[in-house]
Amino acid sequence: MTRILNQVEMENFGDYVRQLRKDKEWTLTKLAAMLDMDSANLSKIETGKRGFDEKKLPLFCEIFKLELETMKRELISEKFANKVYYENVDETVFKLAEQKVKYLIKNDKH
Amino acid sequence: MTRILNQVEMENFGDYVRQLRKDKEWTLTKLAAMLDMDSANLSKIETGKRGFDEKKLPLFCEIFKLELETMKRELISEKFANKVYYENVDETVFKLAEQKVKYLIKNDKH
DNA sequence: GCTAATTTTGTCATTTAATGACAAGAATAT
DNA sequence: ATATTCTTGTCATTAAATGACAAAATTAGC
Repeated sequence: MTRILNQVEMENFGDYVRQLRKDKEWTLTKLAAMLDMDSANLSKIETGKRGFDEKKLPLFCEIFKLELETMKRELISEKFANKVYYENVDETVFKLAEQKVKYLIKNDKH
Repeated sequence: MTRILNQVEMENFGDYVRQLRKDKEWTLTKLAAMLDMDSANLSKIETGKRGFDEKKLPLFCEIFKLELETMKRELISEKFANKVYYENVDETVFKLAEQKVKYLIKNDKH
């Protein structure tokens, strides 16, 4: 069963990594080696005890033939969500952030 | 001229701090002392060369009689915006993050 | 213009957070 | 029950954020 990767609908990044890995029937050790990392740490990533290092995303996407932009978005949005959730910030923070990005773009390259 | 602080409409946090400080006619040195920090570093904050340390936000809000929640939102949204802007992430990242927060809340305390 | 006060910039030390690495225990599979 | 795979705990290492200080640049008052 292949996944349609552009409409990623996932609980969290760790679960997603695990699913991709299982689909290929790879062990943690194997995937960890491909990603040049410790299998123990990859385990922590899949179980949500650590975040996935953004620097390894290009390699990760290459391995699983995923769009880097999409995955970057997934990863970053997850970090944002965790921050907002665990620090009890109002969700309007995202509307604000959107405005601020627009402001940054408008005042670009001056 | 007093500012209505609940409808904070600001370019960026640094400019806002500077405005508040100028309104009180305080020097960098004075405000920095109140915030228990170096005036040189406060200068960098006001000119956008550094971020404001979130840990100092409660004290900051007390000094200027601001709502902590509002300011926290401002500060965090700015960090999000910078990340998205400087790493060229699509702005849909905020929609995604919102969904993920909802997911986290839904699966709360289990 | 001169002087003092204020602000900015540069640099390096210190602290803090993220990640790496390894060992040992727990769970799973054969 | 043995080997394999996965998880957990811990500590080392790395990288990022912040603190601290000196000196240059700017501004304000005279």
